[in-house]
Amino acid sequence: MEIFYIDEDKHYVAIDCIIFGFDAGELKLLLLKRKFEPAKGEWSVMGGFLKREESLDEGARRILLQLTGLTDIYMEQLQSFGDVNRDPGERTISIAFWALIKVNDNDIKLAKTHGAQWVSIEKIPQLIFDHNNMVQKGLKTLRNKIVTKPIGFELLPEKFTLPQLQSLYEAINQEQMDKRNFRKRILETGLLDKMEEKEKQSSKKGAYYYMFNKEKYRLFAEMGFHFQMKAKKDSLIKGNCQV
Amino acid sequence: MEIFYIDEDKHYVAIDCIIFGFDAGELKLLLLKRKFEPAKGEWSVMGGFLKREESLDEGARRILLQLTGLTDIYMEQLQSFGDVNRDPGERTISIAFWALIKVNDNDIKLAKTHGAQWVSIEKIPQLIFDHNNMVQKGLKTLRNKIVTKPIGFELLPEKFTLPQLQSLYEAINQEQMDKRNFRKRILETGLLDKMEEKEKQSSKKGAYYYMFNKEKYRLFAEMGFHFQMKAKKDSLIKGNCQV
DNA sequence: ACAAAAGTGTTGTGCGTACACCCATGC
DNA sequence: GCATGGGTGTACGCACAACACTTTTGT
Repeated sequence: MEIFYIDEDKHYVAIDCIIFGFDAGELKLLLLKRKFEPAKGEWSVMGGFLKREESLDEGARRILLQLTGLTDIYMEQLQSFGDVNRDPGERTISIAFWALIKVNDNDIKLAKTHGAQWVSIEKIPQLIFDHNNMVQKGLKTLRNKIVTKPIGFELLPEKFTLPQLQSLYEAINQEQMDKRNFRKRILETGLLDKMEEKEKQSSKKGAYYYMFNKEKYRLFAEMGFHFQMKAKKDSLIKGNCQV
Repeated sequence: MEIFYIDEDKHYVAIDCIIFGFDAGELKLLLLKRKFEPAKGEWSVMGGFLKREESLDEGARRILLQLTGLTDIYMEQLQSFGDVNRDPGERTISIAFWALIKVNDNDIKLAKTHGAQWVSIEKIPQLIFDHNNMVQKGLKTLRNKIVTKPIGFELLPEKFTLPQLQSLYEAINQEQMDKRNFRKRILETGLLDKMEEKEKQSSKKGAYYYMFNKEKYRLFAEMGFHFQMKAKKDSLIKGNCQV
């Protein structure tokens, strides 16, 4: 090989992952302190360089695995970022991905060894390079996506309650919804199977657990879906998310 | 420079442009025959290699300029394609863009010198590499985008008639719409200014020209917009687009 | 005079939002 | 027994789809 394009420039290609999680009623981002120069010690999203023998998706999965130890992560390509001076070290093109993980899945043991932390999206610090842009874009994409694909479940444990699910939607959209309307509409999709068991930590009465129905889920993921609700009258959540 | 990442792999990065146009009631794609190896002589979208000193957007604009001679083109990043063997010549990552052109703008003189041709999206040939995938994805993105941003105008000449505009929407979505509903809804956006002049080629009666209102356009482009209509009862356009 | 395309209003209904009270339990 | 969060049904309004006839003018 190596015969066709010898006169063309070659570039470093990085992969950066915007990793979302949901915990304690808040949408969070997995951030870490960069461990090499340039910008060592500053906050960033997880990233790495693309290797010669891996595809973009494979690269992203490798990086997610390194950080979380998880192999089965919902992940999509976000966008490429390629301003000439975006990385002060050297000209590097970054292909950003976004991913959704279940925070409690394994407590992200590896994340700790990497010095990673979950940070509420309402308190994102200054990040290196153009990572704040990436996060912004990722958030926007997540908000759009959740309307047409029932991906909320990727952020929740296998069993969850309706109040939890609603608070997830509220956290993502930064607005409150009407309880009755939310329950009615989400249930009539047929996407949820009610369990007999109740969750009793967060209330005396207890809320029924639900699981999502995998066949319906797959169906909607392919065929399309539409779940969008207006915010409750005059109630945007205070302190709008500032990335 | 050149001090930080010396152990990492470098890659060829290509930029490929899915260029849409609208003419004679059909949505078209600007395709050309590849002029160098590998795959010389086969159909492809317009592309080129990213240079060291240009950003992704700059690269895409350079390539669009080369092919069309136009500098002011509506353009967005689509997605990156990076399978290891997608280019049989050498491992190359492609960052795809999509663009909208007014076909009659200057008759795309340069396009001809490049051996480019407008091809109806219903008759896309076999393209090299993963270019058919790119086109597929571009089409999907265009269809989604036109719901939330009034970009249809980027495909039409400065002055256009309502029947033309409707046929554009129909060509993009491959479905027919109700004339009365279409006119009513598009007019009540305030996006269109009626001219006094009529277009008289395509009918005896003649249809009034309209221009789009640039302020409203900018407003919608930022603030958001929503224009979607169900297809006319039982009338998908025959011969669904096969990419 | 007729063919061919442009232009024009009204009605019904389904979806989505607003809204308030009872229930179960732990303390 | 009371405080806390979970669970439930209805009514109204609006946005959207359905639908058919008249107008203009070139030939």
